[in-house]
Amino acid sequence: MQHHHASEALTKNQALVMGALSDADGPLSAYTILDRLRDDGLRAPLQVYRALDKLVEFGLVHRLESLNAFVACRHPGCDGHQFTAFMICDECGSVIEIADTALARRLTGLAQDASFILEKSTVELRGLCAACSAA
Amino acid sequence: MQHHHASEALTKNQALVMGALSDADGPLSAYTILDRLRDDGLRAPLQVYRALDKLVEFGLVHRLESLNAFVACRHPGCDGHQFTAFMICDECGSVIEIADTALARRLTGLAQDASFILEKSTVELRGLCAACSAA
DNA sequence: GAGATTGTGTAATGGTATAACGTGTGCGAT
DNA sequence: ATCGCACACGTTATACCATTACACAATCTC
Repeated sequence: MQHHHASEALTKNQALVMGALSDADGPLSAYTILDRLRDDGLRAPLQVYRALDKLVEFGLVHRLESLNAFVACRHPGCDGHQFTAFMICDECGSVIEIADTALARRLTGLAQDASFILEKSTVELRGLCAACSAA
Repeated sequence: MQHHHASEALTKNQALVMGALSDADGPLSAYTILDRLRDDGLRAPLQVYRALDKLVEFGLVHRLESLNAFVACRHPGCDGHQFTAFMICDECGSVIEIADTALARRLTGLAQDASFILEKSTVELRGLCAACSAA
């Protein structure tokens, strides 16, 4: 790493993993990412997981808990990154990323009511996307 | 099974798993449940997973996606079971189960706006519970 | 330039979940 | 009554997800 605050400057492995996720049009598991990057020199799961940890920390990637998979953030740099919600189509696997202020307020409100210090929220809606439910 | 519609009548394995979860005061992983039920005759993960699938289907148990673990529902029989939210303390592991109408409305509203057919929602808030944040 | 920090590479392991068999039992329809 | 179906059960093997532990290199700090 050359810089202190230039978190945009990714290391080699981070850039590779970010590239794989950006190229994909849906979520990828860590092992799928690994498979796609074997030709680029990645050999072990840990190399992928370490890169993913950092990318999530940077706000460039989201982890989808209900899929054990990862997606590139659709609007990186956005605030409210920690309150992002997802709609995941069980039919086609597409993922829609949502940043909703009212939802975020309700979640923080619920936490406050319970004197709960909220660090991170996971909101994942499963069902059928518009395209698949029309078909 | 003796009855058709008596979904309250659990099979042997289902009752064992339900008992283990009820006895615990927090979430348990499937493998932890298995360990606790070895003396009762359970030998393989699949026996536990099959029982868990049914218990979740019956609305007696919730799966916590961000923990890969399961908890007994605190208010079984409640409606809105599919919109339950959870606050999970990263310090002590305690889980608070929340049924909030406003939250449920917001989630269904978001889904409708996107023409998304909502089947199930996962809402898990991570942070520090009141007791742990006070300490 | 010694020490702290961070990224990297590799091997081994641990934890989570399902596939693919086959068996047994209760129950309704013929 | 018995055949067929649906469903729970049992076992083995395997697939999939994630981390621990150790060693090395580059960089930043003082």
